[in-house]
Amino acid sequence: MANKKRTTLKDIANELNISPAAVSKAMHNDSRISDKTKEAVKRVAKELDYQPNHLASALRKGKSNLVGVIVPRTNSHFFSSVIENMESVLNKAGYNIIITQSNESFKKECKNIDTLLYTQVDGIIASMANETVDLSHYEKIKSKGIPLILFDRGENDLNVDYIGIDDYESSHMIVEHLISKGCKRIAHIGGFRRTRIYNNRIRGYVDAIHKYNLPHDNHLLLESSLTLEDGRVKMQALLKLDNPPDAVYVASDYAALGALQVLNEQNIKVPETICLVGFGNEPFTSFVRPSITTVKQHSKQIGEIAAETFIKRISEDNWKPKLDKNILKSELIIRSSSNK
Amino acid sequence: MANKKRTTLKDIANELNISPAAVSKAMHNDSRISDKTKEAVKRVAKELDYQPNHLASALRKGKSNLVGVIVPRTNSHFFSSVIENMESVLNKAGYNIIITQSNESFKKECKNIDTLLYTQVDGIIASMANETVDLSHYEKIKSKGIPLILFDRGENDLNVDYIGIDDYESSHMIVEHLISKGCKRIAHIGGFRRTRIYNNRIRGYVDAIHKYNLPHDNHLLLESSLTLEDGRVKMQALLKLDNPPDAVYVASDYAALGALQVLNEQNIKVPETICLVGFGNEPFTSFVRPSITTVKQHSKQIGEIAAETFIKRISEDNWKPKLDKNILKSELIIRSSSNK
DNA sequence: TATATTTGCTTAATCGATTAAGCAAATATA
DNA sequence: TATATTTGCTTAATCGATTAAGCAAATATA
Repeated sequence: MANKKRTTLKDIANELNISPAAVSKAMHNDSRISDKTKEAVKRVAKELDYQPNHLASALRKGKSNLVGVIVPRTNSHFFSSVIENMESVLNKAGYNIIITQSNESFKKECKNIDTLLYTQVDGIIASMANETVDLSHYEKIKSKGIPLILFDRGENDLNVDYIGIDDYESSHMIVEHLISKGCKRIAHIGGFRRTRIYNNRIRGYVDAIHKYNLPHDNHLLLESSLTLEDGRVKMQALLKLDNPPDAVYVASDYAALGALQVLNEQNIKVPETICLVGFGNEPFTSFVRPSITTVKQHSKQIGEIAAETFIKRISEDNWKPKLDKNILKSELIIRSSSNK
Repeated sequence: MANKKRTTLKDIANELNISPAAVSKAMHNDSRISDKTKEAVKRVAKELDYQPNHLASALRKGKSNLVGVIVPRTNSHFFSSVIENMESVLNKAGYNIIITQSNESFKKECKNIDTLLYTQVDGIIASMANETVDLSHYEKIKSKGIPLILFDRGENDLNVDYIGIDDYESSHMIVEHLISKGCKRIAHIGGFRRTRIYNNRIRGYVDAIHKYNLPHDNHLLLESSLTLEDGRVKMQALLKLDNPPDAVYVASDYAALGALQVLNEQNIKVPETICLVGFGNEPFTSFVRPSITTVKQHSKQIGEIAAETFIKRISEDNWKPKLDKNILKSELIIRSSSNK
């Protein structure tokens, strides 16, 4: 089966003996085209199975109606849910999305940005890879003059719209919860400080520890890549301390799961001996044994607000320097792993 | 910051007092352009931060170098891994991918196909939604004359290239494994028969049961949406039977997890009282207690072969009626839930 | 030295859809 | 009835990149 020649506006125009311009206007319900012509055009368009050529109209209009999305990975419930809700809002406004994943790699992230810009997206909504420190690729998006919106993994220095939860406050909430359960030596397996959200979680943890006059022991604060595997490694390190913690707050559910595996393997009672708290409310936190206390990040709102912010920016005639920083309140989901 | 005017070939041409055609050729290293001009063009292109306009070149060349991907959902390890490996192969061949998810909805899947065709992708690689029965949207892709490749969730009727595992044989393998563990009443929580892979798994299960002269009890074979929640419901139904099974083979890991939850809640020993087997090797199967025996689907190969098949099809001058049906052998991962 | 070939470009058309400008016919208003 | 306005189209240019065709100058070959 050879490639069928696709139907163009010109084909419809020839069929009806009118100009392609009239056909274009009829398809868009221009008020200067008669109802009779509109009907005829739409009838013939259907007959010939006309599909508009997006490339041509995007090129002419200078607008692709595509929004690029970059996430560290799609196989996390949080990102998948953000995308789903974002897409729903954008679809209603006539935009389609292109999803790309960086796999937490800086190089891949740069490549994704290039691909999206090359595809002429009208804007980019992104969450940064763990590895990303150099921001020049993001500056490139800004210099193109198209909206850039960051969520969850953002960067203050970039000066763009941002949607995320209050990580500093979330850490406070967790530490207070653990104190209320009688914990006295609270450890934190955090992410790398260079990533803003992890830095905020670490700051929140440290400040809360001080606020409630708990021992501030440097051995209790570890920086991690937050993979399941590294969660195991860091938990093992904590257990080897002369004076191990009675509670561990892990900055990601995956690493918390690794920590839980180690605790289970070593027959350490959770929560009786050590309380465990994760972050992100990944589905598995509710079905492992014991179920893991964690923080819900409101992925629905984050996705929706990100989409709405994009729409707002794209509709503005002149780029306003005022930015939105949407900091949502998170929610602590208390489960067995800290409920003693 | 107003939208900066983007640099075009014409800008470079004006700068060097040559024609845009010469610039275009220089950028593509045409042999009929002198090295001196090529160097000058590339220098100026860099100076002016030239980025080719994909829309224009794609429109002119009638080729977008984009491949559309449709998956039921991205937040499953299987699909995410298939995409990752597919992308890696396609990137090397100069293609970029656009990921869309149907969320198992037929309507959303149709919309995704429209979006991808509208974006002028050069081909589509898809795995069908559970809901999909009507195939007219897929026929639409075929009628455009662009390659369509299905993986995992395919359809014989469509007559397109397909990559997946041998589901029929996998069921045999599972039943044989359970028999070797001494199981005598093996139940199957399967997917809907209308989906080919689930139909094959059911057929494999039924044939294996007959082959080994096990009791063929209609109550032991259930059709399910295979969500975690429905896995719970179906497991509860099986436990209410007068003569409950001593092994349950579930056609998806998520539903198997729901089944496991019910078994744990009712203090039924797994594997001692009832053996459990899932399908798909989702990461959580290894870290729940007990860990779940499951089937590995070789997502890496599926992704790579799908990409290579696309490249093969797109490079063919004339569309050949001969199709590739790649049926890979699956692998049984034996874990605690069936290892008595 | 005369002709053929190669080199290095330019010109002009094209991919489809859109839109500013404009024109004739139909209709409305004075 | 004479002029103004509206209606319903057409014409032609445009968005950038690409490419077939072609031409003049440079170089190779007889």
